[in-house]
Amino acid sequence: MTTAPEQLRGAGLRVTEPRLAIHAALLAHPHSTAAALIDYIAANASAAGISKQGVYNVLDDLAAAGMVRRIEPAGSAARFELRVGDNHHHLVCRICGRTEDVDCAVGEAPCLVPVSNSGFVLDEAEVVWWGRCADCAALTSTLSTSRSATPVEPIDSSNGTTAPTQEARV
Amino acid sequence: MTTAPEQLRGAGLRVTEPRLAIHAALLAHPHSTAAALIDYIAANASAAGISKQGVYNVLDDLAAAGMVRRIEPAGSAARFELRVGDNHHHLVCRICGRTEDVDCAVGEAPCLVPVSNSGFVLDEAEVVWWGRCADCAALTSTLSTSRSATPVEPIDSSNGTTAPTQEARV
DNA sequence: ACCCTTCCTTGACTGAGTCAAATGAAGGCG
DNA sequence: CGCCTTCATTTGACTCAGTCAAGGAAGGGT
Repeated sequence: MTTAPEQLRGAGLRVTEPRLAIHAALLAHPHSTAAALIDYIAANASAAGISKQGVYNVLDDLAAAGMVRRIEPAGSAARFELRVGDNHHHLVCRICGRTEDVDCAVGEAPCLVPVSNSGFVLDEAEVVWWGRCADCAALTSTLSTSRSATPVEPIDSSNGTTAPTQEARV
Repeated sequence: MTTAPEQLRGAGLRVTEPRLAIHAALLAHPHSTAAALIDYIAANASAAGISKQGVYNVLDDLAAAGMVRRIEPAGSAARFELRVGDNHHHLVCRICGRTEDVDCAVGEAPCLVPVSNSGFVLDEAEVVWWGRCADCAALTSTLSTSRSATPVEPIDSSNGTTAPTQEARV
């Protein structure tokens, strides 16, 4: 695993404090939104004072350099993560927005191939599973599945999943 | 196939001109954004004068009644379609936003099951294939795959796909 | 035909993200 | 070591999609 400064230089980008701070913040809090990153960095002195625009610029740069992956679940602001290039997928909680990784058994993109592609030249297959996380399911077990229960902004860090081999029909 | 007024009444909703107009607009232009629907309806006299808020309300109501499905591809405003309950998926063009349906061979949701679900209670598997539509691929065949080429707002009506049986690895 | 409930309109507002111009720092070159 | 060019960042205004809240209009059961 190469270090963040090495990765930056390798991509022809300068090594700056905002970039390192955002990289570190994403390491600590995968699946954070841009707003959550701004808050987190403001609270952790090192590079406090970085501007909103700065965060967006850095995220764009890191994404363009392939160091960061941007995911945009419906109904949520964009989220960012450092796991890149392994074509994994996500579980998203409809209620609190918690996002967790699910490994891709094959590891090549696109790992799902539609039979009819209508002339599209495909470059990625994105899979999102929607549901309720364990906590929200426990809280709402007897209530409706309504998409609009008081949502929380979780800077969550839970992450681990297994790497199963699996076969599924689409 | 039941008619729109029947479906509305069946869902306990009143049959109003805005609802019928939006239903008709979606029939003519699947995968339209709310903004596109507003423009289209304003141009087609029947229910011209419907307000922006009215369109959002109607779309929410129809979605709650299960008459309309809302899809929210990353980087685009929400889109709406009348195909509902068949758990089909989508191809989306990164360049112009064109969206097309891909049938689901199994027809039950969720049709993809992650082996590790981290305690999530799942209710939907969403699959989106990203790429370039035939037109955009032709225009940009020698250029970069940049996500930000002058985007067009297509009120497109292309729709047809086949219904294959398919097996894919996730 | 009446009246109650549901629906629609108006207009202000929020939140996420973008644009553009000016300032500031990184790091290659002499 | 220090300059200078180029790349980064800040600032602040702005856009776009969508929401909120309150008042007025219309559907449809009686």
